[in-house]
Amino acid sequence: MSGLKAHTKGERTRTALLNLAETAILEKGYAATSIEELVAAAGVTKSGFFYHFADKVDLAKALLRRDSAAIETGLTEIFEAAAAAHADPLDALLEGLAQSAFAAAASPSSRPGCLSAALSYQDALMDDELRALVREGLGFRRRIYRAQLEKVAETYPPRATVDLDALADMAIAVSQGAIIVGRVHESADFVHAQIALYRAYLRGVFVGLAR
Amino acid sequence: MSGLKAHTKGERTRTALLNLAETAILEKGYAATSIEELVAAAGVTKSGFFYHFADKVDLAKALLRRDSAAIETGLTEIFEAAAAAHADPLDALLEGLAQSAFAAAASPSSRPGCLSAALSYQDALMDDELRALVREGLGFRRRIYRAQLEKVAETYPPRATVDLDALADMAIAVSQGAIIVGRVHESADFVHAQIALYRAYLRGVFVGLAR
DNA sequence: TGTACATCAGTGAACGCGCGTTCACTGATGTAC
DNA sequence: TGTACATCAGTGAACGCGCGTTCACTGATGTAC
Repeated sequence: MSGLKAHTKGERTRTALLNLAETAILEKGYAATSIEELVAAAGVTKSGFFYHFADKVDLAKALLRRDSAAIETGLTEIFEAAAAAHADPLDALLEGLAQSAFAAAASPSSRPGCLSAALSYQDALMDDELRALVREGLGFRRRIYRAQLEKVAETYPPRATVDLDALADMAIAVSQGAIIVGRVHESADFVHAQIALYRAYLRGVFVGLAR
Repeated sequence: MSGLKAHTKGERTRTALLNLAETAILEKGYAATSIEELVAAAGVTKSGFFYHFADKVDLAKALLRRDSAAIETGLTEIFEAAAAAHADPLDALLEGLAQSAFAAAASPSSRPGCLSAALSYQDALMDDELRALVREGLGFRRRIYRAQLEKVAETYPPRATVDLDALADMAIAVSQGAIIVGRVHESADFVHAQIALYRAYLRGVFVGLAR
C-alpha cells in the first residue's frame, strides 16, 4: 500500500501472487482458489508460480505469515498511538478497539474477511505447520488485548471478578463473528456496530454502564 | 438422532449422505469435500448420489435447509422451555442462551462448527439461492433473539438507549466468532465461556452489572 | 392368486476437463577478474 | 572495457489423477386389475 515496496522483479511477482491469492481465498476459500487463476491474473506461467512457492500449502503459509505480521504491527501501532493520545488507559483501549475495527473493515477487495477464519473451516488441507501459524496469529492478538486490559484493570479495578483472558478473546470472537455475519448480510458497518457493543460492555465492566 | 427417522431405503441413503457431507464440510469446507468420498462412506456408487441430488450445489442447499430447520426448531424449543421454567423474561433469556451455547457445542463429530459460517467463506461456489438460504438462516436467529430481548426490555427498561437488533446480532456474532476461535485453539468450552460473557453484558444492560 | 406395468433406488462405464506438480531448458541481469 | 560464469526469474510442454457429471440400463418393490 505505501512505504517500502518490493522492487526487484521477483519480489514484485511474488507480492502480486500473494495479493491475488489473498483476495481470492477471502472470497471463495483456499481449496477453490486455483494456481491457474492466480498466475493468469499475475501474468506469469504456472511454472513461474512454482519458482516462488514450493507448492500450494507453501503459498498459504507465506500468505498467513505476511498477514499475521501485518496484523501484529498494525495492532501494535494502533494501540501505541491510542496510548499516546489518551492518558486514561480505558480511553486508550476503547479508541484502539474502534481503530482496529476500522482497520479490519478495510481489508482487500472491500469485502472484509480474515484469513485465519477462512482457513479455520478449511482444515485437513493444512498441515500442522499451517495450523500452528493460525494459532500463533490469534495468540498474539489475545496477548495484545490482554495487555491493554491489564493496564485498564490497574486504574479501574473491576467490580466483579472478570477473566481478562476471556475478555481479550471476546474482542477476537466478536470481530470474527461480526465479519462473518456482515459478509452474509453484505453489510459494511456490521463490524463497527458489534465492536461498539463490545466497547460498551468493557466500559460497563470497568466503570459501570450508567457512565 | 431421535424421534421419527427416515425409514424407506431411499431416505436412509439420502440422510446418510447428508450426515457425511455435514461433518466433512464442517471439517474441511465445501470445495474440499468430494462426492466420491461421501458415496464411498455411504456405501453407494457415485450414480447413487446423483439419484438423490441434482448436483453438488443441490447437496449444499439440501444440507443447509435441513440444518436451518433444525436450528430453528431447536432454538424455538429451547426458548419455550426457558420461558416455561422462568417467570422472569431476563432469566428465561439467559437460561436459553446458556442452553443454545450447549447445543452449538454438541454439533456433529464433536468438532463444533456452523454450516453458514463455513459457507460464508466459500462464496462464488454458491449461487444466489444458496446465499439467500444462508441469509435467511441467520435472519431467523436474529428474530428469535430479538423477540426475547423485547420481552426483557418491557420488564426492565434499559438505562441507556440500546439497539435491540444489534444486541440480537451480537448473540450470533459471539457464537460464530467463538466457534472459530475455539476450533483454532481446539478448546471445547470456548463457546460457553464467550456466551457467558455475553450473558453478563445483557445483565448489565438490563439490570446493571453490580447485581 | 397371478400377471402387467410403474416407480424406486440405484449400478457401471465412460466422459472430459482442470488441477497441482515436474522437468529440462532459457534469456536477462549481476559479479569477478 | 571485455569476457566467463553464476544466479535470477522465469518458459513450455507434458504428466496423471481425481473430480463432477451423464447416460443407458437394472433388479427390487409397489400398485391395479
